[in-house]
Amino acid sequence: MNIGQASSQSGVSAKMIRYYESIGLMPEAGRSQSGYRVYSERDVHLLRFVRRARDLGFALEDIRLLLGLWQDDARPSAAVKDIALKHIDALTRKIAELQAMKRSLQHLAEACHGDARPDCPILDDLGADAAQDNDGQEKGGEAETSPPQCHR
Amino acid sequence: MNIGQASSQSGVSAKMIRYYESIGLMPEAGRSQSGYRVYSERDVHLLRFVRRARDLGFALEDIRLLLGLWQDDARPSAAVKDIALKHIDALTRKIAELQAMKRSLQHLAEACHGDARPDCPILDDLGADAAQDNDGQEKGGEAETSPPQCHR
DNA sequence: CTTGACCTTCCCATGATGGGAAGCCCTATC
DNA sequence: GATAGGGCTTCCCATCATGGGAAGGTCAAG
Repeated sequence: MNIGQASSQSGVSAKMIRYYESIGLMPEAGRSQSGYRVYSERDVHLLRFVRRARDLGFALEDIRLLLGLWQDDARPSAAVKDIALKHIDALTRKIAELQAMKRSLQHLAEACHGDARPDCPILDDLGADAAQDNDGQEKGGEAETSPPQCHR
Repeated sequence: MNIGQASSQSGVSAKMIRYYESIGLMPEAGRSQSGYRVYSERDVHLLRFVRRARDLGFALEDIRLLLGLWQDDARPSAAVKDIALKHIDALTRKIAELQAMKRSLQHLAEACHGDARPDCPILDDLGADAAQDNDGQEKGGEAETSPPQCHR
């Protein structure tokens, strides 16, 4: 089958299929006489594997490893689990980071009346002097914008 | 002061300060006779504003708007709040997406014994045929990898 | 034989950031 | 005054995964 078929059957865009081939994530596809890439069911299976791993947020380099393990009948499942746990860890950290942003922003947004008047706690916070006196303002609480990091 | 001072006082790298200038987010800095960029306290204040907004996850284009509003004494606070709420929404969606990944992955990882044996539910799931019979496997439950999206 | 859908390669863009090279400038020390 | 080292300048490249689009070849149906 051609790349278009492989794409619609795997859910991976043709553009990405070519890209995966170019970086060696996928084996080089066979070619028809006219130069068209030719794919087998097996290739589609591979592409679906990649697609799902991407859906789980794995980086392509991780997927490269996972593909290797997948095709290695003697792999220790510990190797796979290790990659998965590391990724879970990264996801956990990222989620916490975004939640911290969201929390801070929600506090600010709640304090902003959001009407035609110009005074706005959101801008006040962003523009606060934040000089040396990180003490006189235990009003809002929580994590204003960047509390513990003094100057990275 | 020079860019190095402005950088350490604002927490924005010199590289980024130049970049912000190049995309018009920051006004063009004045220059010394020798061509060095020269910054005032006011510039540092601006940079800190940008830094904080970045810490809250705002995109530079949002920050451009926020800066405009910040410097407009007649802004309606609703305009600011609108930007903030939209961003909170985006954060919410992103968090949900990552949490879904994490949940799926955790199910799989829990089922994987992670030892020297080769059988691994994680790889099994990634490599599952997922053909037409999305029905015979109500074992894991939840959202395996990509349940509702058939083929985007 | 033409048309339209499909394929090819190649280049460019995204968003925010860092790395590094080549070269100029400034200051402190010898 | 010369030299060293640290700071500054611009310019180019890389990241990560993806999409857009141009220019041109191919194939199948009419």
